[in-house]
Amino acid sequence: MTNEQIAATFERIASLMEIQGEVIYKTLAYRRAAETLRMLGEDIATVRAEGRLLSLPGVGKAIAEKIEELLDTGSLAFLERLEEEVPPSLLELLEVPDIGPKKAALFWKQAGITNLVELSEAARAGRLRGLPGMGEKSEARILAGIEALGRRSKRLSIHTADRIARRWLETLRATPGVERIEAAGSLRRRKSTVGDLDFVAACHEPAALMTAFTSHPEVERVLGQGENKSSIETTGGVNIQLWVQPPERFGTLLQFVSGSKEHNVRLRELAQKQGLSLSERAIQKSDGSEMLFEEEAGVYAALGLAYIPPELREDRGEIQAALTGRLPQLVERRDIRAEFHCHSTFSDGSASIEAMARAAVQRGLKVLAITDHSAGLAVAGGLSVERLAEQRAEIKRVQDLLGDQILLLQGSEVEILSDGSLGYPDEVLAQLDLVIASLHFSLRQPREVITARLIGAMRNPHVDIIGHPSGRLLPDREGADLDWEAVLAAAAETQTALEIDANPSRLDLDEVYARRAAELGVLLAVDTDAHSPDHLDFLEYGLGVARRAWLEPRHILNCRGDKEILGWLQERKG
DNA sequence: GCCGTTTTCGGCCCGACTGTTTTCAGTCG
Repeated sequence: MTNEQIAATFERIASLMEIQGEVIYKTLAYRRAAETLRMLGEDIATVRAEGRLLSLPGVGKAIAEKIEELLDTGSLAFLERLEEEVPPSLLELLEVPDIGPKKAALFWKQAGITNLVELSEAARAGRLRGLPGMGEKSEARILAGIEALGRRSKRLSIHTADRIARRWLETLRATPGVERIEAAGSLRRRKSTVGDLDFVAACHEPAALMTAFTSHPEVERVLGQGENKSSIETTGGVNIQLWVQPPERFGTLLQFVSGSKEHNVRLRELAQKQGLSLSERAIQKSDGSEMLFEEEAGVYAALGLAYIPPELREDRGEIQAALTGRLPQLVERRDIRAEFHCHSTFSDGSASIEAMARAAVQRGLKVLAITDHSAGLAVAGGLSVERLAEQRAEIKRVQDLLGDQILLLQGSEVEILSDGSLGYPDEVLAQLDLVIASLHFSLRQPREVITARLIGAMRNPHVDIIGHPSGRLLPDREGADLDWEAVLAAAAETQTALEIDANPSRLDLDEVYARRAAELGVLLAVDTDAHSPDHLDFLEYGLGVARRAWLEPRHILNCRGDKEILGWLQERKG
């Protein structure tokens, strides 16, 4: 079983136990372990084989034994018993807003409802309103919630979420009394995909802002409206929540709504140990007096912590690091001096080499590699060897035009063909300044085959970077089923850089493997894979992944100067 | 079920909002 499968099993156990009415802390323990598995970056089977299970956060004796049983047998007697006691189809009910474990248990035990269809029928027939704690409004709310499931958008790409947020914030910012308003939540933490949007505002007249929010023309329905917090569903099926506090409490509010939930729980535990109580309104001392924070940084400082950038707030060790002064010096936009992956009209890009180069200069880049597709990818206009020569001439022309404003490299995004060979023969690759090797098709090959295909490319001495290593497409298409440990080990051994493709529909490597790669001494390249000048601005999303992976400039090839980069490439050519 | 610069046992974040309640439970983030 994979890490993800075991994590999903633990989530399932947690939810079933909750419905069963088990103490909440047991279920939390299973969820914590699931999160640990998802963020691991190495194969859980390896961790087990090396006897390190108990060293994982949130894994104790009971959960370690269950991991072992799952690895050994592929099943779990404990879960099978649980599923005999609690019908697993009840988990469907938890998808409905306003239905949690208590309601699910109520519907099951007192109305015999075990799945979503039965729930829907019961609500329509008015059979829910008689149950304890239920009334007509609750029944209607649940019916509306079931209908909303069909409308609900999938997780949004960060780019889409950004655009929606910007549009809304612009409107809301114009409301009288609004001093500050911005996006928080997972969008601010720069997660690769975003579920709901969360906005926070500093405002003296919250009522006016709340009205502006809930009466916005794009509102499909209002899910809740209070003094400090409202939430709506948009016509596009996206849920947005708006939180409001007066300006003097904006710091704690922004901190709280930025999350993650797990980070906040740790932070509040830390506050408690110091005799303080942290909430979205203030830090309260034991004598009842409040400390207010207009700025978020003050909250961390008051708890004795260095400022933790939002991208790190996932309860992955950042609070301990902040306590001991060991937070990473995260890579920033201004550290990036090179772009190694872009396309021009020579293949499937929409702009000329000159236009791309000028756009790169505008953005302050000092090195740009033009990496059009190679032969072997006909759909993307892959270049023949003859066209490659024409392209070299054009790159030289533009280089002469731009002089020392930028260093242009002739590269290629070379296809790794299904049999593992590359789109150009070695003598052609040898003439290029830089070679990215990428997978675009036959991604569903069995693990051993596709892993060998990728590692084979790394072993070619001309290949410098592996482009978008997994081939995933967000939000839906999963990447290749790679043996990541073998891939990362090969990258470390051959000193091949792995790309973090910044295109918001890729973001590949993901943050988990990017962090693991850096730990193993693998060099990362943050590239936009731009097919037009404005795509160069996707860089911010790639940096989001890099920062969430705790990367510093020293981990990233693009942070080096032109001479260093040329030196690195030269060295590789031997 | 996990965990320990107050603990190997006794803790485990905090508040807003809703709907059902006459003071609170459930859900959510």
